[in-house]
Amino acid sequence: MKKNDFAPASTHSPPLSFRTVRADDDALVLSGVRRFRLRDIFECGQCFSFRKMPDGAYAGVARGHYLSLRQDGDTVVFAHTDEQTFRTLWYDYFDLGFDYEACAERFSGEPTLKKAAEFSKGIRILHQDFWETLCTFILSQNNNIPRIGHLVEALSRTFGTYLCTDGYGDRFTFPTPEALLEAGEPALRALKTGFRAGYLLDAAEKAAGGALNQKLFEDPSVSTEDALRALSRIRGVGPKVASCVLLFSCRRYDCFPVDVWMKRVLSAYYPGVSDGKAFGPYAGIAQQYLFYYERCRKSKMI
DNA sequence: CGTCAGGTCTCTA
DNA sequence: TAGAGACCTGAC
Repeated sequence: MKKNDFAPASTHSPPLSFRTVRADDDALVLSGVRRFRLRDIFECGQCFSFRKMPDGAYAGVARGHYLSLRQDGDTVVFAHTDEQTFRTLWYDYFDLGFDYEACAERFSGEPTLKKAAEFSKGIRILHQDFWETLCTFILSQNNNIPRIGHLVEALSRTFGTYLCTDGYGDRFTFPTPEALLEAGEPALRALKTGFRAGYLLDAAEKAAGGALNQKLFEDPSVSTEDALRALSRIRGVGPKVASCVLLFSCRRYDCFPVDVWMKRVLSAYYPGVSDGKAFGPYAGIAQQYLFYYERCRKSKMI
């Protein structure tokens, strides 16, 4: 039996909210996991590269690696991966070093947020690939959620690299900027990306030119304001898309994407509030709690 | 069948 | 500086 031998990758606060009870070459089992629920993580709208399988597991590709996960209560099985990859990739990807318990505590003083945080308590803000997240949220504009997933998958299947095959089908990595540039606009439109094709190509040009380095956008010495401004120079990237990219791929918890759902929440519960400043340095997490709560409520999942 | 979707761009006053 | 349309496409 192993116990808590993973050093936190960042400055986030220990103690870890899980312990490993078994690790072998193919799977790794975490038990005692707190504030971690696969459904909340993957259905809250931050990620489109993992899907629920017929058997209830979630499977997908992130940063070039395949993973399938299954959860039963506070036990989570990371399958088709190994301990080394868990340490270097998944621990960071799932933000396992961040204390969501303490974060939610900060929100407990306000009734609406407290209720939303309780409902959404399994959410973790993923540390996703910058380029893929950028493309995903460019595709999200004036579009519906099922279709965004289909477009991401079509792009991967057509211009990405084959990785493996599972019960769902063949799995591919998300295409590189160069691959999209080589494909060209007609080919992107053929996949039904519509008017967003030109936006993807503008982003691809800037990325291939080296202007969209993820590390730079994550650099704490770069202000969030500057990072947002830099992203907004990409055609088709406005405040909402830029905020999503920085929150979901750059660990900028202060970013507060305001979409139609959040506008509804703000006008109903926080009249006069139009941005995340009132919610503090973890406004982005508050946003996800409120967003997910509101969307589930509307679709009668609650 | 229309309507509209986790927005952004463009054009107008 | 603000407000209206347009925009690809297909879920619903």
